[in-house]
Amino acid sequence: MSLRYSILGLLARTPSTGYELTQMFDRSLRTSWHASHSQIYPELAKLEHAGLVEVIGRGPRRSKTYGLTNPGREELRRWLVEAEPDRAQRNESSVRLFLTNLLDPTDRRTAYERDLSHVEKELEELKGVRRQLQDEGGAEVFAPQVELGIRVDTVIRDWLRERIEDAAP
Amino acid sequence: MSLRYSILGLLARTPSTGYELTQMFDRSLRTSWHASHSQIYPELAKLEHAGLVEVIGRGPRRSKTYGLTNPGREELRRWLVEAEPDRAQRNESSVRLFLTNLLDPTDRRTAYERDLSHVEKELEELKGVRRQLQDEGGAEVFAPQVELGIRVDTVIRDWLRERIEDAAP
DNA sequence: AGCCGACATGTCAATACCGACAGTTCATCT
DNA sequence: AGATGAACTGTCGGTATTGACATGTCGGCT
Repeated sequence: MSLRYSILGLLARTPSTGYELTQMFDRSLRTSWHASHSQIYPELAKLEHAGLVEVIGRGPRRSKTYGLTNPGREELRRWLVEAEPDRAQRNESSVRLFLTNLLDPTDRRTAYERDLSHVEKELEELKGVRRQLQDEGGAEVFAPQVELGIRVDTVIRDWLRERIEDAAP
Repeated sequence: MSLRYSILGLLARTPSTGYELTQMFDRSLRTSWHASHSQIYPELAKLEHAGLVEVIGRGPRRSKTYGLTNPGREELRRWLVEAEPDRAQRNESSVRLFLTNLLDPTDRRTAYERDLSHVEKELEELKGVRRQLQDEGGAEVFAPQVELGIRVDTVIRDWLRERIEDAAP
């Protein structure tokens, strides 16, 4: 169900085309939920059929801009407030972090270092986003979420550094 | 592919039955990857067919204990070290955290408080696990992973508390 | 005019995943 | 002896997800 509500959530913020939604999934939502355009377009069609979204404009290249309908807005609210959250996770990186210390010390170090450089890169990107939000000065709704991402990544980065140091002679 | 390698990883630690694997997914791996028995049994059959695991013992109630074969061990190592990690996530809680501040202040507070009490509970559980590992005194392989879980949950807990305080008058 | 790359939308077959249904086996309690 | 419940393994239909294929549009560069 998360795909459906992620789309409703993004549209609640700004009406968008399928293409723009795909980009937002890649950028903002990539640490929460991944989806590609081959899922997004069919889901938009279903949502339109269900009356939760509607086409509110057409642009160049046949693009259609979707917006939330009132039932859509209510459905999103209902899900966020009333529905029982599903806490199940599916996170390959986390599986790797978990299993990596089954490896012998050399391989383990290689794996941790690869993860570390990835986290460091991601952390830089997030800090870039934060800086950008500060410069804009506007009341960006998702600023706290960016902050959370930074804190979580920092914790993971430090943990990885400890793992690597522990392995050192 | 993560299901497959999660199973190989758990079996690398201890030979287990499908039932035991199901429990381990619920306990140790629940913050990384979720899987239910209806996925695990068929996957074990596939892995056996592929020669990556084998039945190394039979117990009461028709139970079969699976262990890794050498090709299985190599395949796990290959995946952990050489395969390109897939960083995509699927985490409904995270989607909720992201979308919750689209709600009006009252609903938002309700949602954050529900999440907070869940995280606090989970944190207590993890600390219980850590205490248990310390008491055992043995060199438990996954102790650092438990520590990481505690740190990440702590960061999320504090962030939620800030959100709730910000909302207060 | 021709070409390229980003924009934009879609479909389809294969695989992954979920929840419900279903059955057997053993230990313990009454 | 019968009931109960936890241990244990499986299957199945429906939905979700992926990756590849397919098609066309528009702006800018040469």
